[in-house]
This record gives sequence, C-alpha cells and structure tokens, in this order.
Amino acid sequence: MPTETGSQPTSHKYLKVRDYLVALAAEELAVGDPVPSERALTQRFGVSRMTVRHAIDALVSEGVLEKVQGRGTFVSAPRMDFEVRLSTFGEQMQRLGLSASTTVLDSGAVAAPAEVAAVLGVSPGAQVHHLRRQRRADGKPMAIEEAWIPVALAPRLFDDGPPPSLYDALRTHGQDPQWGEETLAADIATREECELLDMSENSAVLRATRRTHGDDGAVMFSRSCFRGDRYQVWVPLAPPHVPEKPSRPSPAPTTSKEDS
Amino acid sequence: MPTETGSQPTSHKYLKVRDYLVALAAEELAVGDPVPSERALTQRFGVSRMTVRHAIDALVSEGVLEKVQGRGTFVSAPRMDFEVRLSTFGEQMQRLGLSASTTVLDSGAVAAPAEVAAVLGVSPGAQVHHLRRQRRADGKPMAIEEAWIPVALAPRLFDDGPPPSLYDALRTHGQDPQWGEETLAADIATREECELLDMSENSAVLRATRRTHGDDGAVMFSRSCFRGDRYQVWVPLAPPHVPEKPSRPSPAPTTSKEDS
DNA sequence: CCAACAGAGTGGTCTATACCTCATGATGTT
DNA sequence: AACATCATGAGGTATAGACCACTCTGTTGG
Repeated sequence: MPTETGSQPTSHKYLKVRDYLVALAAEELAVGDPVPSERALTQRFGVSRMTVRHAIDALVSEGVLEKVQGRGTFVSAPRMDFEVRLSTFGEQMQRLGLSASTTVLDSGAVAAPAEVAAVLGVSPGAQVHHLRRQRRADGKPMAIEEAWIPVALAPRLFDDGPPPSLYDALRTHGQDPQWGEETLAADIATREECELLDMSENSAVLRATRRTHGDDGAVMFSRSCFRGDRYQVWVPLAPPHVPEKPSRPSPAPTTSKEDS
Repeated sequence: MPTETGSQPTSHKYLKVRDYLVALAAEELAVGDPVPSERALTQRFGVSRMTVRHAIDALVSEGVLEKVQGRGTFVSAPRMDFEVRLSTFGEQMQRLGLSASTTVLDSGAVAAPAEVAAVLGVSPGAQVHHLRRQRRADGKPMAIEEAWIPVALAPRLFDDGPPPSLYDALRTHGQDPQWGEETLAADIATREECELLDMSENSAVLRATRRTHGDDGAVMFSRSCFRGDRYQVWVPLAPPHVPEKPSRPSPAPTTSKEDS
C-alpha cells in the first residue's frame, strides 16, 4: 500500500497541527499545562479554526489533551491504563521483578480435542500445535500452562522446537495476537498439579482459560493453572456504563487540586 | 444565581441529529445497515453538514456508528466491551439471567480496621459504614461480601437501613463511583465461609478485593468471596501495547466480511 | 463477454465567519 | 476590605459553501 506513513508534508493540515500538539505535549509541556489557544494555532498554521479544532478533538478523544470551556485546552495526565492486556508470563513476572523460567513438559502437534477444536473454531481432530509448560518465578513453581494453536495457521511454528514465547512466535509467523478473552475461576488442584506446582493436597489454584484472537479469528487457546497462594490478578474497572446521554463529556478536571 | 444547569432541551441541533441516529440505530436498523447520508440528514434537519458530521463523529467515537469513505455510514456491531466495569452483584446476575437475592449478615458503623483504613486512606479507627452480606443466585449461595465506606463521605448512607445497592446509594449521596481496581485470587474457604456458602470443607473460593474510587479518592473497600464452582470472571484482553505513534487514524474498517 | 470508463453518491478536508457560553481578572463600588 | 460588574479571551455551536478521495454501478468499447 502506498499509504506511506512518513513524509507527505503537504497532506492534511490538521495532521500538521496535530503533530505539533503531540510534540508539544510530549516534549515541551507538563501535565496540566495549557496548549496554545485555538485562535493562536489558527494564526500560527494559517488554517481555519475548524481545522484546528479537528486536530484538537482528535487528541482529546485519544486522551492526550482535555478541553475546559472558558479556560483552555490542557495536556492531560496519562490516563490510567484501563485495559488488561495480552501479556505473557514473562512480561508479568518482569513487571513483578521476578525472574521467569520455564520447563517444557510436552510439545508437538496433536489432533485437536473436542473442546479445543470448538473454542478455536477448527474441525475436531484437526492438527494443532500443543505445548505444555511449567512456569516458575524465581525458581519456584508458579503455574502450569497448556496451549493449542492450529497448525494450519502457522505450520512451521515449532520447527525450531517450542518457542520461548508463543506470542512472539505467532507474531513472526504472521499471526499477530490482536485481543483475547480470559476466564478466571478458583478450583482445587488435582494431584498431578499439586506435584508440578509443589503444593500440598487440597490447595487452591486459579484457573485461567484464554482465547487469543488474531486478525482472522482465534489463533490460540490456552489453559493455565496458577498457585492460588502465589498469584493474583489485578483488574482495573471502568466506570459503570452510562446509558446513552452524552450530557457530560466530563473532562475530568485533573487540574486544580493540590496547586497550593 | 439561577445558573440553571438543567433545561436546554431544544438547543443544540447536533444533539437532535444525534438522538435521531441513536434511535434509528437502536430501533429501526440492524447492524451493518447504512444510516442516511450526511447530505440527507442535512436536509432532513435543516442544518449544515458540519453539524451533521459533529453528531455522527460523536457516535462513531462511541462505537455506535462507523464510517467508510465512499460508501456511507453504518450501524456498527456493538463493540466488544473492552473494559470490565464497576458492576454490582445484581447486574452481574442479571446478565447471567439469574435472580439475585441478598441476606444482610451485619450492618452498621464501626471503627475502621487498620487494613481498611489504609486502603481507604482514612485514619485508623475512623468511623466507616460496614456491611456484610450473603448473596445468592437463584436462591443458591454464591458469595459473601463485605464492604466499608467512610462515614465522613456519606454520613446518612445507612439512615434507611442498609441500602440494597451500595453503588446506587453512593450515587444518591453524591459519591459517584468513578473507577475501581480489583484483585482476584484463589483460596480455600474458611469454615465459616463453607457454612455460609453451603460448601463442603476444603472447597475453593475466588477472593476479590475491590477498591472503588469516586471523584475525590477512594470511597469504598470491599472483599468478596465467591464459590469457586459457581462463579467465574470474564476478562477481555486488549492487544499488547502499541508504542506511541498514533500515526494511524486507523478507521478500522471492520466492515467487509459478511457482506455477500 | 469482459474490460475500461464515466457518473453519481458518499465521506474527508477546509475556509471564513458569526454568535454563544463560561472562567477569569481588572475595575469599580459599597 | 468586601463585594459587584464588566471586559477579555477561552472553548462551543453553527452556517454555506468548496473541492478532494473513494466506492459503486451502469454504460461503452474492444
């Protein structure tokens, strides 16, 4: 596609204004600082006010700026990351400052079990890569993880042996993980899980089943079993759904407050 | 001064267009159907095209509509709710088609225990409303829930007895829940919990601790204990973090596909 | 029969201007 | 000093056109 991003100095004046404001917010200004007024930008760029507003509105909806009528437009605080992301075990451990290690328990292509086939949307018995691993944090067993990926999506995925990161491997094989859904539930560990996780019998585990979607449907199904005493999930919660009425764009006046 | 906030029903033409489109999308049209063109709306409402576009753009950013250059504007599929929301037990059960019932186990104002005080950011020993409830779905015990709310925030919160919905009560007392954070972990139920949840000993439970924030800090701390065999949490996962550069207005055409 | 083209229709960008509402600070007035 | 008023300047809404880019479709040529 010649949708060449870079260059094209001419195209789209509002993008110029936008880029200018983005740079300004990122480099020159601090959170809460006002950006130039719409009329000022109008003159600086020699464009009409509607064009300036177009640029600003885009940044407002992206959370970069916020507008307050009668006062101005301000650099908004980086908004809390309200989305739980498709992170890997390694990333999660890194965030916690722990070292992650892994032992592959099983690896290879198998015929998809019924449930797996259903979740992945492939015909039962279709070939799927299968990987089962024990994951440790600072050497201590933390979880057992099992994953299935349709062979048809990435035939050579396991050619170099089981990859250290399935997500990375999927990416390099043209199957970028786009989004996912995960279900969490508490359960009692099975005997085998107790062994692999080095737990006593009747211990609680957190079971997570995850379906990862790519550009064209489900790319992976995985089931993880975490030690209940060593793992917990943090979930940010967005405000309750507001019916419909726009009424308040609610600029969330981050400002004010603690300024002496 | 009568800075009358309310009123202004008529004003704002773009809201009329917006409301019309919302109704249209909700009642008349199916997902994927086109809405009237911008020029058509211009004439129907006797407004300028910029006004129509203002209304449409708002709905696009809300996910109600999507635009495709050269083709038109369409009712978009209800987008996946990528945010887990501050929902109440009642709402959760309703979504599952179950009837929710509640038994209040304990209710009143108490001195905040140390941990509660710390989480809520009040001084230890400060008065907090306390509510402990058993929650059932279709009559079967589902969870035990305990909540603490600083009395200072809403002194009369429990004046009419423990409210059926704490979130609704907070709202009516001027402490709108804005966002929250929840931590989930698996554990073994205590003896008391086993009794209240009608479980045998050594059963797994999902423990959720939630801090709810209002406009001005934490408004509530709650701890829930769900039956592991009857409750699970669904979490949508956003794509791995994209660097910074928006570059891409990325209209995300979503369309195509099923159109014959 | 199929490819190429032209036209119509849709959203995308942009201008130049007008008047409104709201927040703030300077100026008066009490 | 304390309060009221007003001017200023910010964003908010709205107009009436103009031309561009893209998608379709029906027509026309080969």
